[in-house]
Amino acid sequence: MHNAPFAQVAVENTAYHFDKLFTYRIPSALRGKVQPGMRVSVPFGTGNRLRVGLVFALTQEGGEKVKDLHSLLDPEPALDASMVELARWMSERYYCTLFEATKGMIPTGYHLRLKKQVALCPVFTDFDRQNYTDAQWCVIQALQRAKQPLPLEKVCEVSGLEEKSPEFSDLLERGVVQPVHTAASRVGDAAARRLRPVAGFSGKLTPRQQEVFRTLQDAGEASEKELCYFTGASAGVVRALLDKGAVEAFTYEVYRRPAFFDEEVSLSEKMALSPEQEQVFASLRRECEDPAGFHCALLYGVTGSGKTAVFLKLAQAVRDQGKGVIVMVPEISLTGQAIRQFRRWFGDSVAVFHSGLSLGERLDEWKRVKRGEASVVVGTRSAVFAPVAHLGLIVVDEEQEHTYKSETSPRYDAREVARYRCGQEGAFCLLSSATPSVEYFRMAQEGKIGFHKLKARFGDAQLPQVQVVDRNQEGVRDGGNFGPVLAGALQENFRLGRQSILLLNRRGYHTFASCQNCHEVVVCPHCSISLTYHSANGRLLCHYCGYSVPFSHRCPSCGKEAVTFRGTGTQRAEAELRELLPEARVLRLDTDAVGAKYALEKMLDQFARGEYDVMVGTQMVAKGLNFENVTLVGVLSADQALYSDDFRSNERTFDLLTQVVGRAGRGRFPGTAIVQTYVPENPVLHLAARQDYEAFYQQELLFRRAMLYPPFVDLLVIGFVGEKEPLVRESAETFLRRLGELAREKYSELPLRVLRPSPAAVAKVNNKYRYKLLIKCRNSSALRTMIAQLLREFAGLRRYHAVTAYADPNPYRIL
DNA sequence: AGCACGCCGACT
DNA sequence: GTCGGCGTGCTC
Repeated sequence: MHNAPFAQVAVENTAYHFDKLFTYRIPSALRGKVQPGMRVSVPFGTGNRLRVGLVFALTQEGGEKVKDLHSLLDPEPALDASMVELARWMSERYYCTLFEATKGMIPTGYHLRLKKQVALCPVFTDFDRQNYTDAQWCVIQALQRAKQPLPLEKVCEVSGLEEKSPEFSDLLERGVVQPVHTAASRVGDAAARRLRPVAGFSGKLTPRQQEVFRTLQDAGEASEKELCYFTGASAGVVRALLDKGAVEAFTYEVYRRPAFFDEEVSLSEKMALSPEQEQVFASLRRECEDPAGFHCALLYGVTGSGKTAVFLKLAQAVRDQGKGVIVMVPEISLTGQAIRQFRRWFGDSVAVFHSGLSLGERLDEWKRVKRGEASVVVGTRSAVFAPVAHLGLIVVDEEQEHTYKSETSPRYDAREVARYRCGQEGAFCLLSSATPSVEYFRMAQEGKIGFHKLKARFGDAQLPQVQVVDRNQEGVRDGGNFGPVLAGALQENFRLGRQSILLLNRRGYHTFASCQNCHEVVVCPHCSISLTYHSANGRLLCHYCGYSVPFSHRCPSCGKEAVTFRGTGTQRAEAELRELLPEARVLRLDTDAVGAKYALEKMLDQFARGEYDVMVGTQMVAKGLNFENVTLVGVLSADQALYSDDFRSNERTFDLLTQVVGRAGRGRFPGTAIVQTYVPENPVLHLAARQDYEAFYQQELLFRRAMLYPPFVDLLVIGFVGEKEPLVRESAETFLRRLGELAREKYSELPLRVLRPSPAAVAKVNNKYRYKLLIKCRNSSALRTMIAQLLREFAGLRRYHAVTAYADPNPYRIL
């Protein structure tokens, strides 16, 4: 098969409605070289413009109209066979093109872009100035000087010619210059220069030079810097050695490593597990090694029960068998902790995958994994595509987090991808959570996946005492953030020298600007959303499209100088807190305060070292942090999360409260949590206060069944986006009608319930209107076939050319 | 989406 | 007569 004459290629920039594998003939020069997983350039479309493609398969049979593959762009496959197969699965499952599905599997910095370049024809020798115009001569000279092809734009720039201009076309026709297509990625390999002695050198050297030369002979090789450092010689001596030919320079590839890899960590030797952890570990290990068992399990344990230690040890067992491990955490801010823990056990074979790294670092971490130099990957959602060979285990920590669902194409769910990969590659998938999603907990309850439970908090730590405070009863003091109960507890905790964490739920605490005269809120000119004030730069910002303006008191709607922004939010809470506890050192954590790359890490470290007494922040203080000296947690208002009418709002509230409450009392001292609310009768608050997940689950399941939501159905949102609102709405109506017809004619056996089209919660983003259609269904392959057909059909409708439709299976939220 | 082909109006 | 408008159909 490796000499097969045809390649089936996924082509870049195809539209979903005509996407498929395209067959190309492999020219004889490339036969045997082209392999699945490699990228190629291929002529495409009526104009035969070159595009990047990825070879999915080789075949013996080609159709009638087949074009020749243009060139091979990779020396070895960028993706292995299982990844190519995964991309196929994803394109069917998530309604994306095959090429799109492969994108996340290759680091961004390594994506290839085809560039049009211009080169001098090697056979052409008429360099007689008189035969050319000034501009043409300019082109020829530039190319002669460069001695290599130049980008088309560059050539146009120096000569002032256009690509289509007659003078330029003339050069092409006369065969003076030719177009060349080259593929380039945004980042390349990083190389370092090192020196080594030239064997058998017998020239004359000064004493100083000889000394340096000997040192280098002893060392074998060194960088120039090292050599100077060890010998005390100046760079001049080294240069002389190079000039005399005693020493030669060579380059070798180096890896760009993320900054925290410089951090020293001592390797651990023994991991102390509690008897309960030990037991869960043993049963997980058994399940993991049983080829006939589940290939997926849920590890459920209350906050602070030591789930991390269990999967760390499982990872170790898996690696001891020579297999690789992927550990996913929900967000970048949590990777730091996880990396530190894993490096303690696995040293340098840990690689990091997340978008906080530079493109070069990401590329190099990917290479280390691909070459088998790193076999334990820690990262966020995209880490699920890490090219780990002999994959043995994927851990999804805090499985319920929405960050595992991609909100742009491909709209994949990393938990599903993890399970599929594990199934394909004979690995084990472990989902871990203190507050599992209702969907996965039910699967575990029904015995569809394995189930393991940690009941006790690790060590002597007790679950915190939680008090739900009814702020209606407290006598509201001008809308302040702190009621007397919380205020008293904070003061007491500070007096005892312990730390406190305060959570402000983000919604409602964002500072929007409004006019005191006409009461209009300042909104984004491109989106139907209010702008929020950012103190860091004194500007009003749109979170959806990135639009920003300097803050001004002048009202855009009535013109009066009466716009103010309310000082609520974390900044206001911080101010109130300073009044309440003047001596306390307060750390504010929110997106505004945490701007710089590693600022959050730094702040958390400072807090851990006791440099602050109180931490006030948004969601980011709620999750995954582990501070032993924190004994009080305050939730300023539990209500915002409950207001949202999304079907997951209960789950989100329960999760958030449980998590933040779980931050207290993780060390020697028992913890307390105080939850302020104006709706104390809401049962979710009390279930979270008791940390009673299972009771919450039972109640939530009743709600989901009654309202027909997951896990009793799958959801599918069809989204419509376009600039003309009436047209967008109409297109959604048309789609719905056609869906009804097709369902009746061809898919009458499919259980379907479709809700009428409605505007999205944020109806306008970037001047585009958005409508959505909600389908409750079973995500079966028949359904996917039908939806794919509808999407393809829709794209062909002339009338809705200006509207794009997409399908989002099981979105996290449906607002 | 992006391009070529083809069939009608305005103009040298 | 021809240049160029954009409607239509295809993408190995």
